[in-house]
Amino acid sequence: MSSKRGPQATRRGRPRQADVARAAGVSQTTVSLVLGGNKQGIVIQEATRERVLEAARTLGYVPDPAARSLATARNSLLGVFSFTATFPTDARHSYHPLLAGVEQEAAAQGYDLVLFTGSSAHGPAATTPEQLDRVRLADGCLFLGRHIPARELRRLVQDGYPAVHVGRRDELEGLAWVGADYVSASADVVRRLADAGHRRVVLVREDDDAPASDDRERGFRLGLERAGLPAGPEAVFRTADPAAELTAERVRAWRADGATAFVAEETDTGGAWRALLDAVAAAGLAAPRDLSLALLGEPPADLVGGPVPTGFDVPRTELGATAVRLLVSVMAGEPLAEEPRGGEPERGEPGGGGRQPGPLVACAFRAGATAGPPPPPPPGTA
Amino acid sequence: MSSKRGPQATRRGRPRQADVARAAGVSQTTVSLVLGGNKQGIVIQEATRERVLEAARTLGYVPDPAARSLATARNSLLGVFSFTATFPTDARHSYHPLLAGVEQEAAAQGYDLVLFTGSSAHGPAATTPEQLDRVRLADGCLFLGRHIPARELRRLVQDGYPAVHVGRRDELEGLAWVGADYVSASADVVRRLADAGHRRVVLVREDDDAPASDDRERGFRLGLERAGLPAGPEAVFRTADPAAELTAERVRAWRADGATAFVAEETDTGGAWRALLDAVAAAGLAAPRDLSLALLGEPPADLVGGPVPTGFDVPRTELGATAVRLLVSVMAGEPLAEEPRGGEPERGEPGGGGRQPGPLVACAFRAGATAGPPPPPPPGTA
DNA sequence: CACCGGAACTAATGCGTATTAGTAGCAGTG
DNA sequence: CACTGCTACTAATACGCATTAGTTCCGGTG
Repeated sequence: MSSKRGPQATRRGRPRQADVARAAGVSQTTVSLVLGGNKQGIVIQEATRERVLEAARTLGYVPDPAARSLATARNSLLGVFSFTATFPTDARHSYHPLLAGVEQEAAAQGYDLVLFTGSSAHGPAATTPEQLDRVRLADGCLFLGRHIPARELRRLVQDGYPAVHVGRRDELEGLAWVGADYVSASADVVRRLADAGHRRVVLVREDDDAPASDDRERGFRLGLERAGLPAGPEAVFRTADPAAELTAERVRAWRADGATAFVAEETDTGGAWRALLDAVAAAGLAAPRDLSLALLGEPPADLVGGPVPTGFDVPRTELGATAVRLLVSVMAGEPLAEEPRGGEPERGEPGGGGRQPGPLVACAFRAGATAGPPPPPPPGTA
Repeated sequence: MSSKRGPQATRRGRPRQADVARAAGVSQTTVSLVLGGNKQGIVIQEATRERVLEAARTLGYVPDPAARSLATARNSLLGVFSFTATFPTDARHSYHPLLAGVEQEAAAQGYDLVLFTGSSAHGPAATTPEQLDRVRLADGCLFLGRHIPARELRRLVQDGYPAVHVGRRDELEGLAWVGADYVSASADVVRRLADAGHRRVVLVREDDDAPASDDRERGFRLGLERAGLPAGPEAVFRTADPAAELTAERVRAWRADGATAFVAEETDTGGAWRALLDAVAAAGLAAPRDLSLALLGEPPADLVGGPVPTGFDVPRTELGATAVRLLVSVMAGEPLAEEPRGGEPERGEPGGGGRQPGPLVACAFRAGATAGPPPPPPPGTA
């Protein structure tokens, strides 16, 4: 039966170009030329071409992606490496919208996605160099997460490996990134509060030095300054444990002090916002009647049912798509070039407006239902 | 500086075994032996081994999956192929937990994930053979989706490619699958209703022939039979448009007829359950006071805020993990063997109990708050 | 009519790894 | 001391495809 099968029983029955060639009475090269792109523009007679196509169809030939990628030195794979699990089980925060954008754009550009699961295996914060290196399997890779293993990542980048971080990341020289424009969006929220008549606004943030948090505070302060509102240190309440330290008394004290609007940053857990809501409720107050509340981002999943917080939406899907586009361009251009980086970090002078069209994606204001004009001064106040 | 770089500028900086070999002063073969499995049991001196490992670490070597796959036909990648988009934004609540399970288990087994989208650039429902064939890049693949391109998938399976479908899928001979045990879970819900005293139970289902729907009805009927309750055709209300056809009158008629408990199947939209709730409310009735309601699955996302429906939870996360385990075992065993299939489809004789431990994952009963004992017969009844 | 040039292919080679045949080097045998 | 049997490696090759050098076969030139 199987007379001249290869030396091994490796042949699963999947035909290869050599088989097609034999059937069509041509060489393997010709088959490759006909079935492959033939970008070299080599001329093939129509009759021969037909014979090859016919043979391929008959045998059910399908190219081996591994062999193809070996030969072309690219495999049409984009990596996604998350420093936490990509699909967190608690679903508190989710990369889902982001991935939707990544996936869509990747597909549009002709890439498939590889999810590197290394970080989810041994719990968080256990990214070994080996795991990160596995990433090189893909033509390029996206990185996600609040905190990154800078040392390992640096090597990758220095080797010229195309990497793009999702979220601002200036500390790593040479790493390209895309980010949401939290600065402008936060400043915008403050502006609207000021426009509504609020004269004193307080920001509640967690004690975490993630760039995303810092950007929000910067935008917050920027908004205050622009509106001519007090932006001293007391304008920001920073605490490691909002649930415990953000009490009803605290809220009352702020109000007595003239504050009528409160802003919380968004974090993985939504802790600041949650604590703010609780404290306000505990103080027997309600928004937007007695005071205004705003959230610099989106509420955690479990609070979605409640009233829509005033604040802004993070365009996660668009962010994902943008990240892919940047990555693709990094892969195309000189990976080590200095130009196509993350763009100017807009340090000292944020400029708020549409200064840098580059990797900063705008966040849309969300009117919501927790903010309005400040209440008339309570009776007991001067 | 870069003196003896390869003949081409192809070398992007990704080191290969030859580079490691040079650095360690050994042959490429030795590197392969040390870094690869070395299943041949060839002896390598500890010192040499160390040198190779050290060199590999220093250079940041990582095996090329394409080359490896070409040489061995495996590369530690598991595919996940969705016949819709891999990350449908709206279906997020059903896919996310599943993917979480897949990710976790894949990581535990040492596999990374490749996400393949069937619908990519060419619009939905356009799964071309080429797209499906790309899957061969991974060692094995999980398939998701209500409807599958049977013809293309069959070829893959017949070629001996390790594939596992998530969700029951008997129609494709030879295709392994894992599914939730809707039959047992549904029967269990009915049993509990019967135990609570209900003598007449009605199932509301949509007009869709998905296996998941059929299984629920089978379980429902099985539960009725076991409890000795009437299981005639009138026990099931099947309609293409529950919202329109499931009216308050209908509910009243059923009650007048002695029915005290109503069960709805879970679907993508939750249409049946929603319609049931609406009709009951429109009839001026309330559960569990006037009647009992149960949902064979989980409520749609927008109803999560309301009262918890009595019913069962689909262990999606576990389902994902189980699917991965099955896939890994399929990959390990003879892919063409007849044994490690999806297990007996438990056709004709469902057996409800713990008959087949194989690929059927149990659903946990959820007490909820919409069911209880039947009310005392209303005054106007005989 | 020796030679050029283009058309239409084919032979040969490389991609990076795994694996299968070796092959030096050396301690023991008989 | 020629030979066996290890040990510890290395050379060579296969995998399936893309690509780069040919090669063959003409129909024209000068």
